Amino acid sequence: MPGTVLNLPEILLTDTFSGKKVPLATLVPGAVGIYCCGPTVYDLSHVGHARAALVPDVIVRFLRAQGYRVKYVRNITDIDDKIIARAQRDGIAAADVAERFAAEYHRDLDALGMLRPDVEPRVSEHLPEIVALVENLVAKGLAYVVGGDVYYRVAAFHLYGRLSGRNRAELLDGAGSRVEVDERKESPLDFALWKAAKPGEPAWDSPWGPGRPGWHIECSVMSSTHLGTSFDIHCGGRDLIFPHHENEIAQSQGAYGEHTFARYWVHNGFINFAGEKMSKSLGNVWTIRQVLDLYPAETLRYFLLTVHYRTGLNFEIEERATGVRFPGLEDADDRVAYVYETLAGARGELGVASGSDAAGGISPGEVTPGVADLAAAFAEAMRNDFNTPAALGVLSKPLAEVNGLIGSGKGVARDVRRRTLARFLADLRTVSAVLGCFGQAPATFLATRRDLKAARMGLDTARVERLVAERGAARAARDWAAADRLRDELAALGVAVKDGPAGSVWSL
RNA sequence: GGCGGCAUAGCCAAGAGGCUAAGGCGACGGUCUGCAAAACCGUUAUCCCCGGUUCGAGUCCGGGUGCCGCCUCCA
Repeated sequence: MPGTVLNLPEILLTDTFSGKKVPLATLVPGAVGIYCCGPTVYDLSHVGHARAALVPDVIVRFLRAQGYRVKYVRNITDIDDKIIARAQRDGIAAADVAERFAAEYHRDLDALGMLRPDVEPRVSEHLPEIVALVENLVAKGLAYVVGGDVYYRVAAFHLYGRLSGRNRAELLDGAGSRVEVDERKESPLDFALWKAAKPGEPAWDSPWGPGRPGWHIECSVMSSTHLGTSFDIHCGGRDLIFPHHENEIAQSQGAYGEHTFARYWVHNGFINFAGEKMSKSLGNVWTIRQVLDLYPAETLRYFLLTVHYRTGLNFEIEERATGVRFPGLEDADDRVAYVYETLAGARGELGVASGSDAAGGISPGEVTPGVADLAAAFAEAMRNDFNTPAALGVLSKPLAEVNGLIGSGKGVARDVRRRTLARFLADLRTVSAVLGCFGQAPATFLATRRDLKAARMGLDTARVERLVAERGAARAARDWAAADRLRDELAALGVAVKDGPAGSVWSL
């Protein structure tokens, strides 16, 4: 809107390129373009992929909540050596492999409550643009043709290495020591823009003969096609800094000029198992699906948000005779349940129907201090480099206050109490819009959680119900000894019983 | 070998030089309870080591030590 004064609060983010935490100044005030390196679809996605998708997801959600107009682009790499290898192994077409695992990817991310990107381009839909960019680079002397292959001439791009903090001499030093060097390349640092097809491989026509794009060129093309040759934020895993993102910069800036391409680089840290990076070669990969068979999706989501996105996240595992256990997820699960219990309590107190929150009629006036600060403190934490662990910390005080009000509310005026609960419910909706947590009907989450937990524990729910009923009878007869014995029996099964005025309920 | 990152309480984890170092888990004490559980209240750290810059450093600089990542496909 021309002429409109935009008064958006300052947002800080850590930019890998400058290595600093800097204020976000977008190309177009009030608007943000984000590109995220998506998956190569040749297998089920693992927890690391979930994190890589979650980081931009939360950034996009938050920026929108702050009033930005966001265009979110995340690609799907559907042409790749690994896809071809899988297709050959399974004896099906590469395109079918890609199609299948792209669908699986969506299924997993949808389960985790991730927003679909506004545009989800695929390499296979951008061949003409890719060929054009490669031709452009060849014309500029930044690429050369060898047989049916085209390579980027790294020596011709003087800015090479800026993102990853390397220079060409250092790189040359290391190069070749670990990998065989293709003799036909002018330099070991040169990378493929276009690869000639071998017999039986999928191929597209090009001026250099049938072949397919190299890995890096696709992101240069898809980002500029959908966001322009300059855009705001580029996301991806830390491991992509070199060479993938370095090469993207070489391609894009080589073609469009030094001050083009991504203005901010946001890289997420890894997920580790027992202190080591999760990777297929180490055989310690957990797919999203494996985890979601054991824990609610929201629990995994919450767990991933308990650590700042740039930091490594330890995913501890305890292997037991009865099965695997993830202590970190266990804690997250309890915490999410605590939030939902509180939400349920606040709703019950206000007589809010389970379908609607109906907290619409919050009158202005006093609320308890923690709840009063909730929304502002949450936004402030998020503005500081999308600090989700700090933002989650902000919830503790209000949660405790609200539970206090639900418990007795002694000493708090009735109108303050109702207003506080209503405000809390309203603010939690804002929180859930940003984090993608705490947005379900409490009963739904709690039931899902209990079922999964019972399954994990191999619990016989019918037996539990029977014991609880027996104990209820004992309590009614004031036979405390029998009641306590039954409670111990339940406790041994991992079941906790709570006695309330309305009777006993059990939980895990 | 080169480059990058990290080191905060028993454990997990925030903290872009300055009020009493967030928060969670656990532990301990208390309120509530038939006793419990849940919930609530309270207690629980001087930031790996050495040196420097500064009126002032967990936060900046230099040097150690120890982890991790990247340099090959990789979120």
